[in-house]
Amino acid sequence: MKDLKERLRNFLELKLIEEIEKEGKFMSFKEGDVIIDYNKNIKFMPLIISGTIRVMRKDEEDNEILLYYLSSNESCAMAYTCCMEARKSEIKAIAEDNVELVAIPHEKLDEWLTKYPSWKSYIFNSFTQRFNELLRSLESIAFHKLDQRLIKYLKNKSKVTGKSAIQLSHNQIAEELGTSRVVISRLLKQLENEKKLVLYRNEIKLLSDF
Amino acid sequence: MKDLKERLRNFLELKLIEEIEKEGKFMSFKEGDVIIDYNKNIKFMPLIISGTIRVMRKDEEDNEILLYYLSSNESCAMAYTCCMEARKSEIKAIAEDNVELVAIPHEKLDEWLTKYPSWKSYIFNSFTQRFNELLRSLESIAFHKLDQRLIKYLKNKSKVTGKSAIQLSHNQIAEELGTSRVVISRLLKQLENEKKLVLYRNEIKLLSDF
DNA sequence: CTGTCTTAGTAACAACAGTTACAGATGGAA
DNA sequence: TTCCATCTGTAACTGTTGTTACTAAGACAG
Repeated sequence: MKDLKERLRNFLELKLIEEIEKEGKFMSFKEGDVIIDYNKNIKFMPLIISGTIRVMRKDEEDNEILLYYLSSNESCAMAYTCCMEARKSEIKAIAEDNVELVAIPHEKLDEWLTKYPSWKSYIFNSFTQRFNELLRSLESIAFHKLDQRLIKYLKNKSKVTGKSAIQLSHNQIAEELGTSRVVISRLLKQLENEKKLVLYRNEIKLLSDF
Repeated sequence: MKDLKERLRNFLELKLIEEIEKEGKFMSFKEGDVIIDYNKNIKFMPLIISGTIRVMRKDEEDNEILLYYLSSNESCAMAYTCCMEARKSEIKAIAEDNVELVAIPHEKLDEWLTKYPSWKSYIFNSFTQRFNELLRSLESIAFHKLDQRLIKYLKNKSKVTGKSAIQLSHNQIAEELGTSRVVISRLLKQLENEKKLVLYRNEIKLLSDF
């Protein structure tokens, strides 16, 4: 917790950090836990201390797609707008690994906005970041072919975990990219033939010239 | 201008409206005018009085795509985050028809946020709206086939113009949907065969069971 | 009227992604 | 060990989209 305080100190004022400690609720989740689910009321905004959260979106026909990831110091702009308006969640947030976060109650969100300039800029930065992530997702889906998206996905996975070996089944990948297992298997095999990676059961090892 | 004042009165406080009149710069654009272009510095946020603005996005390979439309009383959240950070524009805004707007200088944006609660909620509502539009675009592209997207596009066009006859060439439609003319022609012809519309030169007339 | 530009229709083809079906591999539980 | 669930590989096929190429109809200036 000491560590957290120091880290927040980089972009939030001291008084605000004290308030966060006082008002915020510390929560922790295990890998795979559902932090926010569809159609639930959102009563807090998460400020992530450690770990990674995957944010997904589902449409009317239950097609699900990956929106973006959130990690340390980030927070979910979508959650913000939702809980300011007391709306039901249109997104689902899942813990990618073990996640610690501070849940900020929604009454405070608004109050702090006028009270603390650093909170205001933090929130606006979050918005901007999320906008950009969404735009990037949009571009990715609109313009890039599936193989490019897959490569990008694997690169990102490897970056956030810090490992070149990715522990995922083809099925899991397919679900996140919104396609089917067979398609992913096909593309992965192709990449293996190009010597960019090696396939094992439940594991993909990225090679140097990936 | 009197009309504007009354309309803003619905969701902004009086003092703020007076400030907007004092500080904002009234601007008008003709159909096709570029209001904001890529890589330009954004020095103001537009608050739209009348008309419709089309917001586009281009990626590295010059693929362009329609993000959303803005109309009366709306404003561009993207512009907001851009000019708060004095960044270059990553979007392009084009006047769909004759557009009148009030340009709010970026120094005021931040100031009003703490000063006027109604401004704060207005801005946050804008963000939420834009988020939702983006998510809808994303869904549309990710999950819906081109024919569905085309139908949606035509419906929307007809709604904002208030006419069942749409004055556009196949080429223009293709560009906005990020595809090629031939493809649009093919789909339109298909829809014509299904008696959903009638095709003319530079015009598409939607029929009753569209 | 002639030439030219824009717009639209159409055919043929290639590329890509999604689907179905099946077979074999792996690993854990009983 | 056997059984079973999960994971992976592969083939064959389909539908959608994008591309190229060509034709023809309107619009309009000179």
